[in-house]
Amino acid sequence: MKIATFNINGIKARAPALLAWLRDAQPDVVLLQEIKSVDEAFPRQEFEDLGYAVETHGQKSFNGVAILSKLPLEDVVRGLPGDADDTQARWIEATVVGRRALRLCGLYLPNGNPAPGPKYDYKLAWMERLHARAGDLIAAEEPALMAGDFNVIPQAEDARRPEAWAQDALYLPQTRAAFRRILHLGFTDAFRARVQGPGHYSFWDYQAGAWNRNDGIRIDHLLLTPQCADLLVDCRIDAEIRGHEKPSDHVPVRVELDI
DNA sequence: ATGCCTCCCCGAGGGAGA
Repeated sequence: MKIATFNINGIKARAPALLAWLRDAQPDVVLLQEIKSVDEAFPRQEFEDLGYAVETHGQKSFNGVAILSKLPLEDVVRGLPGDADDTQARWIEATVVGRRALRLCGLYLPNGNPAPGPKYDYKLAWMERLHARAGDLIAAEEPALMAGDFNVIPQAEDARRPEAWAQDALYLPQTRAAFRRILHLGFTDAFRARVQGPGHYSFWDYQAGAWNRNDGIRIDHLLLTPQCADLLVDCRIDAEIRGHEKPSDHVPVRVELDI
């Protein structure tokens, strides 16, 4: 089963590029972030015509997550538990059943800039709630993954110019510590289980020719429970589509699981 | 670089992104 995460930066602007990538990469499941659309405005028919079931958790203008799946999606849950007052659409879960059941969690973790400040406080609080949900996934001892735009640069090797991010909410020590605290529950960073070393990125800013200079950062991740990591066959970043027409500023990251 | 683009809102130009 091929499972991808992709921050598309607006489903209305990105539908053609997303459809082209789906036809080429043939993923079974895609976890989408930043659909920037309410549920009713998501162009679901275009994806259903390609054989995908569509589940969305959108809001007006900002944020918004969705799941596309060639297999039926069961037990869909919208919203990260832990704060009834949080109205931002950043979390969706569902189960797909291959040879075994796999729980999928798609997430768009808050950016947090500027830090310090209320937006950074919200990011850290959201990561605390994520830690709680992640602990439940570990305790279940079943195949599950959390994937999406984490807005976390885990290590210096995950940025072309780490010094440029020293004061940024994506790379502050407290951010990276909160990310490691989740990993230490027992998750595997799928990409780092397969590929080591610098120079592998999933985001390049639209500004200042960042793509042409390969001035990127790796912030889109797939974290696997131990029972899911056992099934990991491959993980890759589809970087080349960043150079296509009207690209997102992020590219897909995908795993193949033996499930 | 408190911002070099691009998205969203809509029908101007501001908020947000990272």
